[in-house]
Amino acid sequence: MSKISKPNNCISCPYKWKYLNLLKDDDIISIQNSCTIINFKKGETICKQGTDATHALYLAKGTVKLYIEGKKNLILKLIKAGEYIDLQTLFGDKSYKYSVAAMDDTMVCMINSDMLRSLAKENPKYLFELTKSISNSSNYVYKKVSDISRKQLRGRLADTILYLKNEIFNSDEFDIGMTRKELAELSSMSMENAVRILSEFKKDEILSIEGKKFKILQPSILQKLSDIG
Amino acid sequence: MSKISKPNNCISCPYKWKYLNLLKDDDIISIQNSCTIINFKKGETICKQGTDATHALYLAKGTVKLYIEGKKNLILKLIKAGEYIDLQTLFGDKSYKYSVAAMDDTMVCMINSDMLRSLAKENPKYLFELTKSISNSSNYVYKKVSDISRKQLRGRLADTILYLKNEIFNSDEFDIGMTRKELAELSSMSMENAVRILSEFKKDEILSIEGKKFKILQPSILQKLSDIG
DNA sequence: CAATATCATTGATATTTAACAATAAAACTA
DNA sequence: TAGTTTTATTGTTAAATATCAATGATATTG
Repeated sequence: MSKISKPNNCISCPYKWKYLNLLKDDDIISIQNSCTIINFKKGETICKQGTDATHALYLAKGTVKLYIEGKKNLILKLIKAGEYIDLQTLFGDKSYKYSVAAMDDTMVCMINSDMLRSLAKENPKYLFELTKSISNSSNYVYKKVSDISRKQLRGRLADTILYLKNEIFNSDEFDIGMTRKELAELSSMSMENAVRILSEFKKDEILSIEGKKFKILQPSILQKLSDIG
Repeated sequence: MSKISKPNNCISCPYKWKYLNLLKDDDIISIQNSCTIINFKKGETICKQGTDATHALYLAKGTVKLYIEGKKNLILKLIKAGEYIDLQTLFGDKSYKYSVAAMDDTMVCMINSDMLRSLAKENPKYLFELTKSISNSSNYVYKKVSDISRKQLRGRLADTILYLKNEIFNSDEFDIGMTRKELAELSSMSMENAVRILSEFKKDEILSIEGKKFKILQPSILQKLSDIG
């Protein structure tokens, strides 16, 4: 199960948010005192769609998936360490519009929402960075909805592989760290179709696949598939 | 063509944003001096996907559609008077991720981005409201992407009709003010299928349709269709 | 007001995608 | 390590959806 603890020193924490020091030291201490650190193991749920947010979630270590639940799940994005998992629930409607689960062992700092909001109100520079972050994450979803609604299977799977390459692993070679089902949920398609298209990509030597180890052999073709849709 | 003018008095303007007065009068005057008012006619483009934003766009009068262009367009939402059309481009990446066009005769206030950003930085209460607005509009898109990826034709069209009822016209009876093609683009489907399903709804007496005049006869069935997906 | 263009409607057909099914491979567990 | 469950793969079939085509209705324009 998830392990709970308290932070020692946020100011000198190596995992702190890069804009944390826009706050005064006193304010950082307030955050530290209100903060609870929770360690999650792979697969554990960090927050649940439909419930109300009482804390802001900062991802200090690990990677999580943010997904919308239903008959079939849709993974909207992966979030890497160093970012707030969810900010629009802090400033907008309080109920989570999605669930979040750990993709590997993660460390999450939970900060009381009311406290963080009032700190933000008094520290416009900090708030400004939070707002930039929400804006860019919003832009990402706009792109996602457009891709999903317009592209078909091949284009969508190419999108996902390029996303892993460019945004998550920053490399042409990586262990996807997820099942085929999750890869499909990230591409909004059935698992069988994801597997089938992966086989095609392999046969066409666009990709080399060894279980969960992917190596992109022809990124330009993937890009073209993504562009064509 | 679009008609350009300057504002007389933002402070007493009946169309002003409801949180404008969180700014000091001096700041409002700064906005007023930098502001250009543009009147658009139905169909005219207000901003174009791919270009860089130099101004924040406030919709004082009229209704606009925000849509992503491609081989087929996807209308993400309609925006009514009294809201900023676009805020994430003010705080996030500067390039428009979508186009915006007038659905009827509209009045748009264009405010220099740099100026508004620096005002926001010095007026946390104002910035806070902008952030709330971005957050909620982001939440809307999360719902949209989930609906589009999961529901099928009937569910999606029911969504759209309920959206018009609840969010746009606040009535069971309204003139949709758009073509069947736009209705389809708002529901992410082909125009023919939108028409076909409308005919079904009419036959099943869920809806009464007279050209562009819709009357919802059985909202509960629409809701059920939306829920089933 | 006739001519023209746009929009709406319906049917037929083709394409895309998911669901189902059977088996193989891999990972986990006692 | 044998047994069990989960995950991956491929083929087959069914369902969902888009496209094409033909026609009628409505709006627009000179």
